[in-house]
Amino acid sequence: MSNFPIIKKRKDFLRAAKAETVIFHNVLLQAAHTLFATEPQPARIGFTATKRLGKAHIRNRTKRRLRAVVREIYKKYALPDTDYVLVGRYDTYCCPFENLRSDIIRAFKKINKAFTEPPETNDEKITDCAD
RNA sequence: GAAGGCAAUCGGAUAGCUGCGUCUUGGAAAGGAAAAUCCAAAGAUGAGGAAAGUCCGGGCUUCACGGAAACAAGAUACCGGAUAACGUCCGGCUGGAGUAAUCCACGGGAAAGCGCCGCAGAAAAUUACCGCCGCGUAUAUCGCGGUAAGGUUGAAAAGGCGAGGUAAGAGCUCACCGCGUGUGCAGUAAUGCGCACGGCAAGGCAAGCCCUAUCUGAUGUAAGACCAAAUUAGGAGAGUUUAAUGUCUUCAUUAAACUGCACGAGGUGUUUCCGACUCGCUCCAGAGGUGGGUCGCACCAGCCAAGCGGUAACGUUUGGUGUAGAUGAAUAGCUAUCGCACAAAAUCUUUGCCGUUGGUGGUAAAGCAAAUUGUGUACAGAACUCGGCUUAUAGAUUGCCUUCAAUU
RNA sequence: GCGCUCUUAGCUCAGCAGGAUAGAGCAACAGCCUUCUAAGCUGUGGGUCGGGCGUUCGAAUCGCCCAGAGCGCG
Repeated sequence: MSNFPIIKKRKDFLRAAKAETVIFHNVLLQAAHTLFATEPQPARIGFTATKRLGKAHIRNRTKRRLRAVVREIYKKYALPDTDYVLVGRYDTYCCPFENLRSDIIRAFKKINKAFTEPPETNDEKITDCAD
C-alpha cells in the first residue's frame, strides 16, 4: 500500500475501537488520535472483516471494496495524526458501490466533525485509553 | 428420439478507467550492525477443481544413530497386483440391488475365552408348559417314564422337504437341497465345478471386550538455521596438554586443542541387550526482549505430447517445457458490450376449425429464424510441499455402453 | 498450522458398556386457594434426541461422513 499506511498491530485496533464510532448500514467506522506523535504523521487506515461475515473469500472481497473506496477518498477526507478503522458489515460485500462510497464519505465527515469541534471530550477519552 | 449408466474435460470472454504483490532492469537518496527504503520509470508474471474439511499416506525438519526382543497404545482386515507410501487405485471372487449397462458392501475369526440377548415365551442355551405314547393304580383335573412330530412366544427356538420307520417319535434310515470334512480338476490366490464320506457336530452379536495376521517413534515450516540490536547476576560441580596475562611459586583467569587411557553426560512410547557414535562441559538460578531481518520458499515421485509393454492401475523410452510466493496476508474495484442457460408475451410461417360472396377476420396447436424483455451466471481464495480420500458446486461439452420406441 | 470436547422440551441439565412409555427443575397453560396478586397445591401440553448413511431383531446410546458451537497448544 503505497498510497496510505496501514494499521497492523492489535493494540492500535483496540485503541480505535474504544474511541469514536460511527455506524451506517453498509459500514462501521472507528477512529482515534495517534499516540505519542511528536511530528505530524499521515493518517493510518485499518480494515477489519470479522468471521461473522462469512468464509474467507467473502472477507477478502469485503476488505478489497473498503480499500478501493479509501483509495479514492484518502487525500480529501483523512485527517493527519489519526487512526481510522473500517469494519465491514454484512452488506458491505453485496451493496452497490455508489452507496458504499457515499456512506463512507458521510462516516468520515461525521468522525472528523467529532474530532475537531469538541476537543475536550476527545482528550479525556484518549487519556483513558492510554492508561 | 426418450430414459438411464460410466468415464473425461471446461467452469466465462473482450474493452476502458483506477489500483495491488513478486521478480528483473534503470534511477534516487541515505550511508556502513545486518538489512531495509523510495520512484505518477520500463518490462515480465500472478489462485483452484476442489486452494476447503484436516480423514489417511509420503518428502523435509529437530529430538544423538542403527539392530534385536518383550510390553503398552493405535491402525488395517476376501484374494492378487500397482505404488515412495497408503485406510488410495486397478483387476478378480463372494453376497446383495437393478430388465440391463452398471452400482453397493469395515467382506478375517463365535468348535480360545468372557460378556450381552428387554418384553413375551416352558425354554434365549445342556430347555419341556400344552401335547403325543407306554406303564402303574382306581377308568382321572393322578404318578413315573419315553419323545421333540405338532401348538403357543419372539427378530431369532438345535438343518429344510418328502417317503420309510415307530408304542409315540426322532438323520433312526433313504432321495433331493443346504452344511461340514477329505479329495480330484481349473486358477498365482480368494474361489468355482465334480466325487466320496459324515449324519448335523448344539442360535445370534466382534461398528461389545477380545483372538489372529500385518503395519506404525514423536514433532509440524510459528519445524528449523543464521544475522543484528538490546539487556543481565551469577552460583554449584568438573579431566589432560599448550600458550598468554596476573602472581615470587603453588595457583587463578582467558584462549586453543583432544593421540591413547580413564571419567562423566547424552536414548526418539516404556524396559532390556548388542554394536557404533557425539560432546567435554553439564546443571540450577536470574535478566532482557513482545517479536527486526535473511534463509527455509517454489526443480519437482513436476507438467505436456507421441511410441512401446501391461486386461487395467501403472511402468518405460524419446521430444518439448519452467508455471504464484503473500505474512493485518497481493492476484483486484467499478463500468460497458458480448456469450451461455431458463422463462415470458407479441410478430412471422404452417395446419385444423368457425364466420364471410370475396379481400380477409377470429380462435387453437405446432414450428423455428431474427430481434426484444426479465431472471440467473455456481462452489469458493494458495500460506512448506506432494499422492489420495471426503464434502460444496449455476451450468456447458465430449466419448462409450444399456433398455425401450420408430424408420430403413 | 495442529489437536480436543459438546449438540436431548422455550431455558438449564439427566439418561449413553443398545431394550423401546426419553426424564428432572424453571418457564408456559388450566384449575384450586385469596377480596385481588404473589407464594403454595393439583393437573395438562410441549421432543425429526444437530443432519444423513450404515451395523443390529432393535440406535438418543455403536461406526462413518457432514453441520454448528466452544476450548486448548505454539
